[in-house]
Amino acid sequence: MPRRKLEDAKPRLLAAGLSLFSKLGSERVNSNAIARRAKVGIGTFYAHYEDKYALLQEIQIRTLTGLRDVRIAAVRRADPAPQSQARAAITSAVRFAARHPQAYRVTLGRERAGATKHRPVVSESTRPTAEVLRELQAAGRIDPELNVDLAARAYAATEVGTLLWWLDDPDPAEASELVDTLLRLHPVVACRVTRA
Amino acid sequence: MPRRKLEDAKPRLLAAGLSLFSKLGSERVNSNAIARRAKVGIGTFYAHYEDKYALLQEIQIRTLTGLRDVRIAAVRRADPAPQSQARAAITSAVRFAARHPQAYRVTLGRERAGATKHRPVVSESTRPTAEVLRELQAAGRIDPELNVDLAARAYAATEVGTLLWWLDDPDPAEASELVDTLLRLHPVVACRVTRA
Amino acid sequence: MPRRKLEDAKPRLLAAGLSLFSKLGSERVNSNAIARRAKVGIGTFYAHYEDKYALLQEIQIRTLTGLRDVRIAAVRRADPAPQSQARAAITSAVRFAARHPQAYRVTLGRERAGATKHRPVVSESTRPTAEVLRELQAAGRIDPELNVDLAARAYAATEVGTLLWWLDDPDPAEASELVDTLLRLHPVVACRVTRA
Amino acid sequence: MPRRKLEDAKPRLLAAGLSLFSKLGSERVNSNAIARRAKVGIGTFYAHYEDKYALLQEIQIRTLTGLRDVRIAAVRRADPAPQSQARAAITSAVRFAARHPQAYRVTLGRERAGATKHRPVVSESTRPTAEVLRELQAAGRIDPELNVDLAARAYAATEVGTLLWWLDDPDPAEASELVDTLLRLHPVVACRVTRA
DNA sequence: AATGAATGAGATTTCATTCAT
DNA sequence: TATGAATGAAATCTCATTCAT
Repeated sequence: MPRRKLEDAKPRLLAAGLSLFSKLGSERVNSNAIARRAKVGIGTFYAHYEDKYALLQEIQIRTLTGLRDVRIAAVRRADPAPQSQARAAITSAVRFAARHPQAYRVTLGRERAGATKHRPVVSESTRPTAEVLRELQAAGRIDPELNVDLAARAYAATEVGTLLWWLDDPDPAEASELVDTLLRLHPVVACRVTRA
Repeated sequence: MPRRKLEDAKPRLLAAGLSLFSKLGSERVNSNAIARRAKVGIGTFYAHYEDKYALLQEIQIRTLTGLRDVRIAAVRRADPAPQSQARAAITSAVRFAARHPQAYRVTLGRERAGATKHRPVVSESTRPTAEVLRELQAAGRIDPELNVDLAARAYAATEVGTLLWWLDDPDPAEASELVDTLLRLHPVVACRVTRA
Repeated sequence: MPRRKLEDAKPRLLAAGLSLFSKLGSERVNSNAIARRAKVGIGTFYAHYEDKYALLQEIQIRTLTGLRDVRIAAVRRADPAPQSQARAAITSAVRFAARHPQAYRVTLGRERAGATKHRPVVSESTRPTAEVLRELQAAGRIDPELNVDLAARAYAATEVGTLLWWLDDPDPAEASELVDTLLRLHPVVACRVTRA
Repeated sequence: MPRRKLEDAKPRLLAAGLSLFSKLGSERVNSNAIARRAKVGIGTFYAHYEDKYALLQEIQIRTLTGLRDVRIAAVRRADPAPQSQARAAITSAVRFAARHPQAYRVTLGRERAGATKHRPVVSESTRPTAEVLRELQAAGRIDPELNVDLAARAYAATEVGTLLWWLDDPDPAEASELVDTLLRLHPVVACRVTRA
């Protein structure tokens, strides 16, 4: 007996996939399980997504877009001083992770795997951070010896790795403390030139 | 047709597993492929390991042990000043990753390791770093407001994330530059108190 | 290449399993063979039964149910005299075995049924026979020294063992003769009190 | 390192096989397990037996021989009256089963299976019983209508089936009661002619 | 468009058997 | 003669995918 509810198959699949991917990892989840949890026929799954990696990809793209949007908005609202900008960006990331832990885990956690057909989606752009550092370096505000590309890249690892760990920590620190710590380890702060 | 060569099945399996896991990830590798590459019968694989995750686990345990050993040795040899200690630890990690890129990737990369049966092995102990920070903090050498546990944990993410990225970078930075950058972002350096 | 015929996978599997189990015994049969004989994909087998022992179990449950039903019906139709009741029960069992030799063999023969996962299904209830004997004993119609539970149990062995042997006998006796013999050995007849 | 003890490999294998076959059934036991439990190399197993069914066969032959021997001896010792003879035979069987429960189970239980290579060993000869019945029938001591072959065969099922059940009964009856019950159901007793 | 029974390629795992030592 | 690591055929079971309804 086909055709039951023609409504909201896609959102249901997205939610089911998010939940299962975050709990089990993409390789331990199968398309039947996603469809079952979405209360949708398997056929319907394949009508909407080529395979489970296509669904994963959509989750990741949506998440990265959302993450980028909130960061841009936060930075725009913030004081233009470099430290304030950094704090705003960090705060927005921490808040996003706290609000969407599953999406954050699925997108930035161990799901690069994605396999053969679909290439990984994550390429956490460290360009903007590097640019800011370069400008500050030119202005003599941070150590001229610093390799800004490397530092930007390293900071990205700090933020993502720390947030992923934080989301799974059974006894998690306060968000504000997390922001403080990340800010101290951000190159803008950690590598600033201190005058005598 | 049994017993063909009396050689060393276990090292061969370990090498084959390392190579395949690092190339494809644990879920994309199967026991047949490991046995085939090790030039060993599939039965031999199961005579040595309960399943592919047991092999992965052995690789990870060996790698973590090796990594810890070289770090301990390096730190022991180094000047006792905190920055020298940190530099020695970082140098040893960078060198280890450079020498054993596959093992480093397989052990510290995105291998959640076998889901149900075997629990993940990685628990990069951040305890030692936290202790050092605590002592320096007591001595007034680093910022009294710093949450040392959080900072130690965050630095671990920095180092691991950066090295994993470095190993896959098509145009990798010099190892020495990597050490410099990581040192600057290490809490011992980044959060030190600067006197007027 | 999925869904070829919309027919009746389950009955086909049941028939194939019955035939193969009865011919080879559960351990000499494998799921592929059952599926092949049922002209069904192996996946279809596992969509319907957890494993071959689950199929065996279903055959056994159906058979025992059928056997009990015909016995109850026969006894109900028969004269209420104990010997008539016994004869009716025996006749129904002999007729059932003759009509469904494979099912009888598979269910009551040496099928310990699947070792670990599924427990054997046979528990040929000897309760009813024991009850009848107890009543007759109370009425002084059968030997007061008889252990009725033991006798009921022993008779069950007689009937099942004899029928299993009969089904495989290359030169089988007449059914009527079988009924006569079993009746003579039934405790209701064999252990009745004979007055002087 | 080969060659450890050249002693008693065969008895050890026999004991190990008996124990495992009786616990698990021949199909759930494998040659490696037998060798392991016998504390003997697998190679040694194959030096003594072609496969596990050959070992099973030897156990069964030894058991049947032993069973026949004790029955013959008991019958020879007993009073020549038919009932005494029957009682002696039954008593010897009950005692044998009680003393060698594993051997009895393995030989007379659900192990006909034996499979392809080796044919089943059990063919519980009902000839002697039939002969005795025939003589008694000729002497007018038992019902002239009785089909003695069928009755002998049915009694064999009674005895074996009851003893197998008894060995596994969590709350087993007394041996003497078992003998009494079996005797009452033995054709010699159950089908004897009762004079007015 | 939605469904889910059916499919079979392929992964996992077992175990009887051999043979170099 | 005894050993047991090594072997691979064969069994079990999973799951992405199709397509008749």
